Amino acid sequence: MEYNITEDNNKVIIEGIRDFDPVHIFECGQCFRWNREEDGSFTGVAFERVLNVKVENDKVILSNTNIEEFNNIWYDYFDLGRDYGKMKEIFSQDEILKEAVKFGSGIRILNQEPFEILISFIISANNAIPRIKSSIERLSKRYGKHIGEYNGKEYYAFPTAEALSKVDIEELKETKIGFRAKYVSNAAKKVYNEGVNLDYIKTLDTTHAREELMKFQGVGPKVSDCILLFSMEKYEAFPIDVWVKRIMEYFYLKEDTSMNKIQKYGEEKFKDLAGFAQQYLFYYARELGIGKKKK
DNA sequence: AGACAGGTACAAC
DNA sequence: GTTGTACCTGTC
Repeated sequence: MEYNITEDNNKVIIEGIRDFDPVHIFECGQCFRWNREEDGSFTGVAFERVLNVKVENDKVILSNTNIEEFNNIWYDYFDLGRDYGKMKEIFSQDEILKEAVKFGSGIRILNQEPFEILISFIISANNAIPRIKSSIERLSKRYGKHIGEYNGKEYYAFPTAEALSKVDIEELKETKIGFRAKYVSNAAKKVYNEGVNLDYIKTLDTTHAREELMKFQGVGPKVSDCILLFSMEKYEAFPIDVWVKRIMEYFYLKEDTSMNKIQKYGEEKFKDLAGFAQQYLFYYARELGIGKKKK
């Protein structure tokens, strides 16, 4: 995609960008380390850097960075090479997706770091977003590298596999991850001590990569598909959480459809774009509470 | 008080 | 293969 990129005083300004809304991007459930500031911008940590993202009119302003970092990191991180408009046209042939796309029009799927996503989504199992976020912040503060101060706050990188592999399980539980502590510890040890290589798994096709990821304890069908989609560029992955299950049953299938059937249905219907469809549907369902049983 | 929240492991059929 | 249940923790 062609954008007009300019650098100015520790900022990178992107003009002419479409399909980019920080609220949609950072609150659609794919990431846990971005927080909204008082001015409506978002500040977050990725690749051992602190970044602030703000939209003004048709400009996206990335603060605390420069052109070199933009080219090396943020362009891919924000998936700026992809034409979301074209994809949204395809999705709009489906009446349900058309509404979901309208609702989450500025969603983009981030290209995040595999180890961070592996651990983060292990922690996400049967958990709630605010608690997942606070646990990950505690983990980063205790075991991650201090990467500096921005706007009066201190920031820490997500811990490495090496760092986490050396923490014992009881101590890990102080980050309030509960029964998932043993899975986190085990995953870190596999990556650091046992030579399990996430970058290699990323090179496999979706089916084989999923098989390898499911060998981690605490990684089942849903978590593995999140890792594939959010950190391994496997856009045919179709993670089914409670919200996706609800909206698929509500609009496309009938109640009490098994996970396997929903998975098959989604993959066959949306094919190589299943991951994007899932993300629009998830955000739409969760924000509107679609399919949630009323009390 | 008790259910519930971005599922998974494990056992039982 | 498919189904049922326990599970850390904090908030409603």
